[in-house]
Amino acid sequence: MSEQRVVRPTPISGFPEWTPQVRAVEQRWLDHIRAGFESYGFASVETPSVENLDVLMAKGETSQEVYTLHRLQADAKDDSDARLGLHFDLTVPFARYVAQHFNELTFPFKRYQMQRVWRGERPQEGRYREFTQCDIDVINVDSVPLHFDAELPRIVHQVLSGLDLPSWTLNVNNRKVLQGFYEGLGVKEPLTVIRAVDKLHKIGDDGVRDILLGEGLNDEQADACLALARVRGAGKDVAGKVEALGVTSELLSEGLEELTFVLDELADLPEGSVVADLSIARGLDYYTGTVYEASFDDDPAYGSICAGGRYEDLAGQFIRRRLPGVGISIGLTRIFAKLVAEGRIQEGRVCPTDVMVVVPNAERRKDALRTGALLRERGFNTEVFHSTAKVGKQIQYASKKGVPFVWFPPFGEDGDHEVKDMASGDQGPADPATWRPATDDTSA
RNA sequence: GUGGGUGUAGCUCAGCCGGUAGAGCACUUGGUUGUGGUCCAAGAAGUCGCGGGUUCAAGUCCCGUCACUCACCCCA
Repeated sequence: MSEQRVVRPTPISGFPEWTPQVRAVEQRWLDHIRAGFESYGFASVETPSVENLDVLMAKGETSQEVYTLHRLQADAKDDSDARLGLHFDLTVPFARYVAQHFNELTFPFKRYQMQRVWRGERPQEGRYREFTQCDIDVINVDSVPLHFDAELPRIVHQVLSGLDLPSWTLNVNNRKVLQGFYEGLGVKEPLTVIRAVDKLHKIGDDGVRDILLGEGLNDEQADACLALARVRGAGKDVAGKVEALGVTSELLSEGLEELTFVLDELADLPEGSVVADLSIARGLDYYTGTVYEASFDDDPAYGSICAGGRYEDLAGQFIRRRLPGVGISIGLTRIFAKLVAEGRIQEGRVCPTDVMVVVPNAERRKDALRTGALLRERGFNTEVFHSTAKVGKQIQYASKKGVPFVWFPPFGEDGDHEVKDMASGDQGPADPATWRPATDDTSA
């Protein structure tokens, strides 16, 4: 061995990775979410990790920190890859995808997409530079039935309810309500108000009021904006509460109608799981109607674990058709990482092996391999020990890897096969052609 | 991008007012001949993030730098 310099492995900030036993759980989650999406008829789509930069930047001065791609060996003049950036969400690539495959798709197109995305922000708890989003979107030509605005929260509710999470709430709002209300109030720059109000839960009433007054609103207007932002509830009373504030506009009534419809449709969900919260605004994004944002009840500052909304025309940059949509995204990594950090994940198996076959000695190695093949054929995840180490070593390996059964082929020419239940320590003769575990619970 | 904290074995950390490194866990081997998780014994493992400075002497002080981390910003 020469004294080769070792590259010290260090964690890369914002790029989480898990041990096999934790990853096993994450994979179960992914399977669960996928099944939930498919149960509503959404089809899977996967897009490349990269998009052309002008696609990523297409909609409104995206402030997202985009990672760009370049070859290490590229010389200064070679900019063939310079236009590629890693996607920072799945909605924008999806819009491009729909425009590009317009003729091949059936509308309304309902797709789900579960992929990693990248953002070059400064990482911190719950905020990563590489993370997995689980998106569902519906895109249609010209208009999307409001029905979907209610179906998406239902799907999310069903999916997340199956994951044993700390309690969370999906807040719903409608940008038309905000926009219409502010217009009715005579506010000149509704967007700045929306941005300010979005911070309500963080900086409080006084903080928001200061910003609003600084933006030129008068006391009455600021009070009204705050009063609107404080409206919460489920069902029809929400519209009543807003109307009681005495502001009217066409857009406002339209928004209230939509919001009420969505809440009505979801009235059968457990109380408190989907709630209207008129302070939810979703920053400056492309959303134009319904907006969603979910967070943990006991730790709202952790950030949104699920978000989305309705957009009028995201694909309009790419095709001369009007393609509105509505979508929602589950922040899988953010949710999962929190549970991992808090030790709330019940770790899965270290490896998927059900049975490990012992190699009794060099002469019997072929027999061990044959036994392993037979068990594998019969549907058991089977590995044959990789060398002819002492039997104690072999069992220890199985023990450390959490393999539930260790198989002993005969040590001599004849003799019985034996199998050992690692949990109980019981060991006895068994036939590889017919053996079954006593309790069929190898998946734990 | 702005501001604070931290950086010593694989992991978690100790190392007092400067005198050339330690613990626990993990790891390896052994406690004999075909059997794990316990126990016992022994062992291996550290450019003290990196570079420079002060000093007879620096993990320990100073400067720089990088990384990690927290907050702001923003968001899943």
